[in-house]
Amino acid sequence: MKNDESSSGTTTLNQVASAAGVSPATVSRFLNGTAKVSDEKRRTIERVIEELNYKPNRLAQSLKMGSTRTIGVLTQSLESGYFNRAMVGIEDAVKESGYALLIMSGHWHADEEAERVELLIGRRVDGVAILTGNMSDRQILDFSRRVPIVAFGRKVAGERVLSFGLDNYRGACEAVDFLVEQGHRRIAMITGPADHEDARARLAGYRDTLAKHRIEVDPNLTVPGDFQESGGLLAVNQLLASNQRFTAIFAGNDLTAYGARLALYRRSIRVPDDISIVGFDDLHSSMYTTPPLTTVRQPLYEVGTNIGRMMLTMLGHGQPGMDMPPLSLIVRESVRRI
Amino acid sequence: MKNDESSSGTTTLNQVASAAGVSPATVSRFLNGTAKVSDEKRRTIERVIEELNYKPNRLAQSLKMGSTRTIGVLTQSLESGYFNRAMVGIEDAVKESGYALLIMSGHWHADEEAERVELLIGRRVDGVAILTGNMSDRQILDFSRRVPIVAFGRKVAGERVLSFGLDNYRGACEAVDFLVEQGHRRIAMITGPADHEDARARLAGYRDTLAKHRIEVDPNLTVPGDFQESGGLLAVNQLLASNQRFTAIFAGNDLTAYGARLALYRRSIRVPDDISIVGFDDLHSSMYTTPPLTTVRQPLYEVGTNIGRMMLTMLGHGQPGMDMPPLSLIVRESVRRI
DNA sequence: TTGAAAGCGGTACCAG
DNA sequence: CTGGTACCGCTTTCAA
Repeated sequence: MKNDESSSGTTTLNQVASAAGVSPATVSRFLNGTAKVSDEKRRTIERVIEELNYKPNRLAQSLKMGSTRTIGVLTQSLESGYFNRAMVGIEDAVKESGYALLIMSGHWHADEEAERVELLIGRRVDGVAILTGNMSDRQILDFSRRVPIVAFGRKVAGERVLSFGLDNYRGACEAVDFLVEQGHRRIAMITGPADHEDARARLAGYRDTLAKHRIEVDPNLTVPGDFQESGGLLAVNQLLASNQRFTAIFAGNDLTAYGARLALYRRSIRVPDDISIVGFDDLHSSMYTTPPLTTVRQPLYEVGTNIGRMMLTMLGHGQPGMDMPPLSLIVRESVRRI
Repeated sequence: MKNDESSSGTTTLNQVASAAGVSPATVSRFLNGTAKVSDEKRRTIERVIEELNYKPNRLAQSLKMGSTRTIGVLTQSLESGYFNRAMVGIEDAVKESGYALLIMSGHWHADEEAERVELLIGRRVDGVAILTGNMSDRQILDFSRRVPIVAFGRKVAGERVLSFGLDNYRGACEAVDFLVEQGHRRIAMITGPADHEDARARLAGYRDTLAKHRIEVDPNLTVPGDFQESGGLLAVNQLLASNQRFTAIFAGNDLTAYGARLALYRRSIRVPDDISIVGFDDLHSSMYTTPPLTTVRQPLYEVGTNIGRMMLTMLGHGQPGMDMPPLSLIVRESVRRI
């Protein structure tokens, strides 16, 4: 017996068809507007669909059409204010077109990242968006032969890979320029991980800008951080312990700045009265720290929408072209003129 | 011609089968260990799979087996430190079993939430996890007839709905108890949205605890917030403008506390020297505010792992039973004894 | 305009 | 142990 009539929970298109006395093809055509359907049949079909509360099975559709209308996102952590802002952007950009996001985290570990991308491909996502991470460009290029990719925070070129980054170097220059303009000359920098592209660019911007202003780059004033609060805290402790003289800190990112700020607080060193701080990223919470943090804003939401748009373009929707606001210094209250 | 031999990008099981000179059934059996396969065939199959770099199509599998091994998550925002912590927990709990998460955001809007759950079901997730939100229990109950649900932060009961919440009332009591122990009697409270269950429980805890200590509940000391930083800021301004006398603030949640703290900073009111603050949630960043925030810790990660486990149980894996640490007060440095 | 039928890529039942 | 085959739910020729 054809089990079309069984009361098996979900209704299928075939059930609708037989209940309406038409062929499945007709129902499909009605649903997708693929071809004209006589008013009469259209009406009965509509009614039956209503009665049976029929909802198409996207799985079957995907299998047949070869597209899941899903884009995979490889992020580094599900709870990073940094990446999540971009994800919101991606989602906003693609949901109109009926795409959903399948998100997986790589936790900054190349192997895990590759594994996750593999899972994403296994689930037949139509494309994958990669938010930085540690995989090699080679690996990404390889993956791109299996699925279209847009990668943020790196530069890989290929037939089916699009990528772009932000000018971290310039952002750092602006930050340090500002500090110098405010009269600071002994400026410490807490770096990010040495193997992190953005971290290196920011460090370079710091050095070059000091040089530009003919300020000696004192190696003792550059201390390593890890882009986490704890690293910022430790770095400042180290700076203080080694008895360096400085009036400002350029933190590799906002989290680092938070940690640094706490370290100063612990020693009753006031910000910005005694020491000024500038961060990098402009996380939402930087608006509410005490004092509100002066920082370099990364337009992460727009990064997301651009990733989304580029992806849609590769997938054959929408037209190319991206529009990214530049990095910009957001002046709040953590820097004092001296 | 059967297009099994075509060079169409991805390899199928049928291609593997014919290349190995066996039936698709055998390849399938080998892949899933469904039945014994002779060593000889097993070896050729292995080799062919390797050569052709075959990866099973999860879509086809899902269609056939009626399970996508995907669990849908309805969160409120992709960039909420609160919900994301729980999502990490869910992911950790289910990924071992091969489940992935399909995440959608409802933005605290009942209609949007329902729409998202509808999308989730359309994509045939095996179950959906609902993180609070504004839908009615009735709606959730209705959905649960179509898909197993576990809901956090509400109490719905049903054949295929599991739900649980945390004891916000007790948490609030602990917080206020602590404040009173530290000598505070004029304690202001910044509430959350009035229609928010947790917000109401926290308010009740505040009132009852004051009463318990025979402290008058001054209505002027209760000001509305919105669980956002801006609400906390405004609330404190209002409190200050109306010239109330108070020595401590119990903030509806950590974000509110951040805003409150900034408002005080703006007026050079010191924390905790002049005014003490306690928050609720214990977001990660509360460890690094200045001063570090004393707050009621919600074990959100564990909430996530429990959601994950409950879901797996409903789906027929793992055994029931949850284990949730209670809410607990984390004493840091934002409260002063007076 | 409409229906019959062939798959999309797997899984599992039925024989052998 | 192995092969043949029906079928999961939907889309799309091909003919009528």
